[in-house]
Amino acid sequence: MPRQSIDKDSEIPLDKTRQASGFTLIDVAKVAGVSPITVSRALNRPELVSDQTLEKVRRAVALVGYIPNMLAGGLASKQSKLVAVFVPTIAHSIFSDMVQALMDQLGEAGYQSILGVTGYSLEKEESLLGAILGRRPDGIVLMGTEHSALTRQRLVSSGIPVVEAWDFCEDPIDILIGFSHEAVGKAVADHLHAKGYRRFSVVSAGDPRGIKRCKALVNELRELGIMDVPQVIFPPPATLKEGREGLSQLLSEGAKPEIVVCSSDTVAQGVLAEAASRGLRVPEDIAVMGFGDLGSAAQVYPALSSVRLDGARVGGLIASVLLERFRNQGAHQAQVRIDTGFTLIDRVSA
Amino acid sequence: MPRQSIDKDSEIPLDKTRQASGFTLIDVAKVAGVSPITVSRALNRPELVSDQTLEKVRRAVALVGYIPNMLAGGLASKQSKLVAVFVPTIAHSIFSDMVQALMDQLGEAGYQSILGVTGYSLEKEESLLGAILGRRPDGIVLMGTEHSALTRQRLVSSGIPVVEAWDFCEDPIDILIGFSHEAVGKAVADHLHAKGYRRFSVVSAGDPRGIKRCKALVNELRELGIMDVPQVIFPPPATLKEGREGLSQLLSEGAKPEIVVCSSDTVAQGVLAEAASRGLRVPEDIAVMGFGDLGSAAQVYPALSSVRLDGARVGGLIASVLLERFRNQGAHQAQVRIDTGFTLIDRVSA
DNA sequence: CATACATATGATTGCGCAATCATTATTTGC
DNA sequence: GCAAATAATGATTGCGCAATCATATGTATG
Repeated sequence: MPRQSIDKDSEIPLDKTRQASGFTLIDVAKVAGVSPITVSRALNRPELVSDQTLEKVRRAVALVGYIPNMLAGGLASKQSKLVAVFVPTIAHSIFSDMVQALMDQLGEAGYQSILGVTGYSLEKEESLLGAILGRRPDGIVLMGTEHSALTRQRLVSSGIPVVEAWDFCEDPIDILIGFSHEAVGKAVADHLHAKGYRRFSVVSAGDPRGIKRCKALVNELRELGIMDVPQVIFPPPATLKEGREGLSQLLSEGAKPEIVVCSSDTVAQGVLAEAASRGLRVPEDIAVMGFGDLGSAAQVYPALSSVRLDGARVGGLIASVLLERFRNQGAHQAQVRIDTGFTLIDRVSA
Repeated sequence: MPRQSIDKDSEIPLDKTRQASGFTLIDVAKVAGVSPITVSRALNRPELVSDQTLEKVRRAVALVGYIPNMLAGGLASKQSKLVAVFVPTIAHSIFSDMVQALMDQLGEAGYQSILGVTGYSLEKEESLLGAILGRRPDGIVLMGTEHSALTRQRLVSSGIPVVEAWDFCEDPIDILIGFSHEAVGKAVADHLHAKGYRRFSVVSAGDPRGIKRCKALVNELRELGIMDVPQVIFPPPATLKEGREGLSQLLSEGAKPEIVVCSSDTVAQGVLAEAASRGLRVPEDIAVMGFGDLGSAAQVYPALSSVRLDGARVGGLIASVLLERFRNQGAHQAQVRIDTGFTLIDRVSA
């Protein structure tokens, strides 16, 4: 049995008891005196609508305070305008610049980001992915190239554009935008060796990428004839505390490093703090090398030598590539692998 | 009973060419040999379904790799399971602990968060809100109590539960969970005065809450007979650089502070760095007071005195209150205003 | 043993929008 | 001046799911 026609009452109740979510395309259409689909077009593809109609619709939208329901729109169009971004952590993070730039650029194009914090755990990443796939994101951005088998399988079979960022490898799932951590380790070893350092130590987080850099550093030093490199590896996340304790542990174990290479600027700042507390001069008594070139690296005392990664640029690249994909949906998709590189930054600390 | 139904219906192509998003409730229902609505119930309200049926459905879901479409579910149920969270910044942020805890707890309850970064701009907040309201979030969390007129109006008329966090005021939009920045300013003044400090200076970000604390501090000092408090106020966001430059500026303008009160631990660390670079001893030559008690405060050298806010607790509270609201949708909603307080932390620097 | 009552499942409908195709004005070409 | 092309708008349908109501079993109660 058909219900009483709502349309009979062609008056749209414009009272304030109606909530923002209460108005639909149909309400706007009635106010504007056009069909619902014309309103839809006026909002989504204005170039197909005459200026006159556009103006009528605009006024009606403003009048009722219409806010399109993206759940309905997404269901109908199969485009959620949502990008899922997974990061290991958001606190004091080397990723913040990248995420910021990524979100900004996606936002300008009408896409919103949904953030998943994995805590450096592949299991967490997997469960977050399960939860987020239900939103049918148009794109997915992950940090690193290590994922659980199920994560990889789901990502591949989802058919959604996937970006693996902040690392480099030979068999990416889809799009790859990052840099080689092995190359960083090697370059740091060569650079510091060339500056004359011979007694190295390492304080590093035990995340996959930190370990890659550490191993590459140690390997390269071995090539250069340096066999003994004391290391402190701790479970992520990295904070100042790990840096302080790392240096303490190194010294208490009898290491006499000329230089401590750290897995991040944050760790390096901890090492600086511990050195200061022991009255050690930097770099005279002990030199320190960071990684990431956070904004703070140049501002701490003494200024921290580091490796610059330009997260903002990487984030912008990711956004560009994704948006490009979204634009040419059906078209043949070229393989994208971008090495974003890195730059050694010489300051005072090493 | 044998599970004949799975074999008898061969209309479902179970090949791997189907994408994860390709299967629907109906497909699962056919495989399980039940009606679609029973599958829906088995997934959303399992207590209403017999164990036997539950098992059939569970197996069918696993078999086809079904992932519910939350766009469709949200449209039908008018529940997006989405919470919008607006923060001024995500970099090196005093808010990270809170956001982390908030997202974690919401996530456990099946809610996801969509993050908006406002850059301390009310206009950005307003435009982000416009974009995000289209997703029909079930809840909205904002930092602070200052918003544009349009933002307030939209929030109120949306009928969505709104949390204003990290501040306190008399006329919140809806839920209020935070602490009084005036009280912090006053408490810091009293505390440091009691410790014997008399020549104060301030280095503060010019965000609304920083200014509140600064004004309250200066007012209280005046009560205590201290009339001259040199201040450096800079536009947010705060980084180490602002701290270093702040101290430089103070000193170059002829201020001779015994103590520098900072609007955040980050600023304070900048002041510490600048002091170190000038050979000033802390706290003997100059004392430093932070705010926020970031994890790093206790780890820098010298250890930083600060004001602890327990962001993780605040985030957890926000999540609890929101989830409670979501549970009793229709019911009468009591007014919620929680003062989360703060704790002065005495360390070495002041 | 009949009434009430709980438990388990199903049929129908509509959420708000965009895709698709159809239709009507308006212009262009020669 | 008339067919063909273009521009502008509309009608219908279905996206995938949950709310609502209806129905079919069983189980207690006096």
